[in-house]
Amino acid sequence: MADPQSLTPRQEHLLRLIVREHVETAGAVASRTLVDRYRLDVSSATVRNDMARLEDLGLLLQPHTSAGRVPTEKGFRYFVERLMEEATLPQNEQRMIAHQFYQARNHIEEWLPLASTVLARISQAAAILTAPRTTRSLFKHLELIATHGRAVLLVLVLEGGTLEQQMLVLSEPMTQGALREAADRLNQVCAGLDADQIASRIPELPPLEQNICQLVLTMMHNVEGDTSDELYYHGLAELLQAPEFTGTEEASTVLVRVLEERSVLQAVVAETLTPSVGVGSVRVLIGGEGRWDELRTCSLVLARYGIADYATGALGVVGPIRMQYGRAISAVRFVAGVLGELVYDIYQPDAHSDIVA
Amino acid sequence: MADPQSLTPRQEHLLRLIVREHVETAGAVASRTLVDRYRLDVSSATVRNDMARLEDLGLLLQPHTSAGRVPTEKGFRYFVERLMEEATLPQNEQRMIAHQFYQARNHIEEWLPLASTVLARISQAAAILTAPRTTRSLFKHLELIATHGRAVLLVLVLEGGTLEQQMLVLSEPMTQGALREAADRLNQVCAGLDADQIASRIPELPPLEQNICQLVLTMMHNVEGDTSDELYYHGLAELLQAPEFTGTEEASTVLVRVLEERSVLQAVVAETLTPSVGVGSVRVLIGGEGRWDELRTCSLVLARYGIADYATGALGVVGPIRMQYGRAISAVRFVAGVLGELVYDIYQPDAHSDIVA
DNA sequence: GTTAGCACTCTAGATTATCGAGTGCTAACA
DNA sequence: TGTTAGCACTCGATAATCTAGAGTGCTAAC
Repeated sequence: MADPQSLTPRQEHLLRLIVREHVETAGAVASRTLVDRYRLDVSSATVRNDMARLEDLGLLLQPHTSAGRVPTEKGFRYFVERLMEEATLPQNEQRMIAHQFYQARNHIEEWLPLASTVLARISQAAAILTAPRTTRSLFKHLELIATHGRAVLLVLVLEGGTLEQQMLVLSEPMTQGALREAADRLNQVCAGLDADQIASRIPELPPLEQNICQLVLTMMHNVEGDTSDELYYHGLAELLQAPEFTGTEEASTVLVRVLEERSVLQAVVAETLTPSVGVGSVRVLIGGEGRWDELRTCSLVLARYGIADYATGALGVVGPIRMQYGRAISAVRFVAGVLGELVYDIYQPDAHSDIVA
Repeated sequence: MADPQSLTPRQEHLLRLIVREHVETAGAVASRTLVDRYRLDVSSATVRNDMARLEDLGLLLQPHTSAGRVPTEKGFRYFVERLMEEATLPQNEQRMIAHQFYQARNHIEEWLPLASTVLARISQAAAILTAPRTTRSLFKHLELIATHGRAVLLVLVLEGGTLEQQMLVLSEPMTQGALREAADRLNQVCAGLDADQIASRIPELPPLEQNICQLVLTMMHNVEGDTSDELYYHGLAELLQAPEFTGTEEASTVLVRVLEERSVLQAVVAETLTPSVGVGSVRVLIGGEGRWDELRTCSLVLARYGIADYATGALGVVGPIRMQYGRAISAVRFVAGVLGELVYDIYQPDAHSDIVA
């Protein structure tokens, strides 16, 4: 990063304006344009001198001789870290969003779609989210529900409310009553234990319960291992409208691939989900930062949400490098906050919520 | 549709070849090319005469004077209905797919992703699927599971194994035991009933159960109403590689929008889900057929799967009009069959399946 | 340190020229 | 009547050329 001392206040201001202008127009910014548009009281020649300086520092670049300047990734980084005014969403927008989430508070399955819609709309980019996950899974409760014939639905509730379900097929039919007895035995033995502890108790159990327990163990391990399969995104169509993705076909293909195949995003998100990233802080990844080549053409704004050590997920937006970072960051922060509260309410329902229906 | 009598065998054969060639090359097909490539024992002039005839009938068209011919939608339709050799998948491919599904047979949540991967790969297009849905929902069983504090998970099992779940928050905490008693009462009252019947029994119930019942009713109605929110797709990235979507930016944008917004697909799929479309039959929709403008640039191959009147879903592929219909149809038919068997097994598990784990 | 003036560079877009693929037509032929 | 060789003609794609203007860097003056 460029030594901040080396930038005069005017240079910083120019960088700010160039970023703003570039974000708006998607094109290179000319010295003349800046002077005219922002009524600067210096001449374009002066601006050009400063621009040359900013280019020396690697904050700007010229696409070609005799074109205006475009911020580099380093320039964007500088902007995000030092120059950006931290916008918060307008009050009425906040209220509206909060209200939408309030209405969906008892419909867990709608949280992610709603959050994605909101994020995509506000940030004008694509939204990505993962469902909240517990970091360590403790057995809480298990239900066995006869669905049809020998098919039985196993519902596993983990401490913290994570829910897993799986179908199993018995070798011969059992009544719901018999299933309940088996479930009760398992619940008694396993309540509050983690996977390892349950494994050590398996020998004590009758054969049927042993089999089921084995299944439960794999489910618990899956929960701990996976942040992967739950990646959810929305807003690709809007994102592809951006000029940087309409020009070369390649850019858009890369983007679609990234969003569809998910592996790269999963890796980035997994990083965001490590405890070292505090819940509440927002992470900005600009142009892949040299580490994610596929993300070269885009930027991510990511945050964790939920309750640290209990249930956290990641959420964020994917946009062109030329993203409205201010909006994106405030959107991500706000939605992370709202979602976090919802998750919190499930853990610690407090007095103001009331019965559904 | 053109009167089949009006086509000579050679003209039909030429149409077949033109479709085949066009599907392969994505370009206009020249008379000369056909003669050379397929060693026809007529001259290119003769072929041109026939082509002119096929064009008169609306089966071919020239993108511009002095270009080769391209099949029209009508041409593709003719091809699909009369000329296409009904390919079945190679044995070993069938076995491989069946094996994959066999391994996933007890992991319901993997059925759709697996099916979509398989479909996309074989047909080299994007896959779309809906989860199996019951057409009429009968209450089977309900469980209330305390997850944390006053939060309770309601799991509703419908006749046929459809599963719905929802979180509800009580006004004050209840023990798992008390919840079970409430659930038992409801199970006794509601077992086997449909939504209307349950509604008529509500007055008999204590207040808490009334509230829960109300919730159950909306869930049942949702199940009946919705084929919508479960639309699942995969393979967009591959599809966008096709030359017809790389040329103009507009085509690809339309496609992405169709796949992302889903409303159009939902409408088409809903049509496929009406009982008039038999389970097992495959429907081919070419270029929107004039009714779906957004689908102008693509074709769909769709089928229902599952058990008629019990639980059926739709599945299919979306590709360019220039699609390998043979592959696509056989892939859709085969996967629909395999998925159907899985659904069937849940309903009527037979002797050969054994216990999981 | 700032600025006016100016020569210079490079791109985007328009214009034109050229090539060749592929057709339709005609006239001859079986 | 159906088939074929021959040929003129059309039209799109590609390349080559030109032009306008946007924007810079430099220099010299303030």
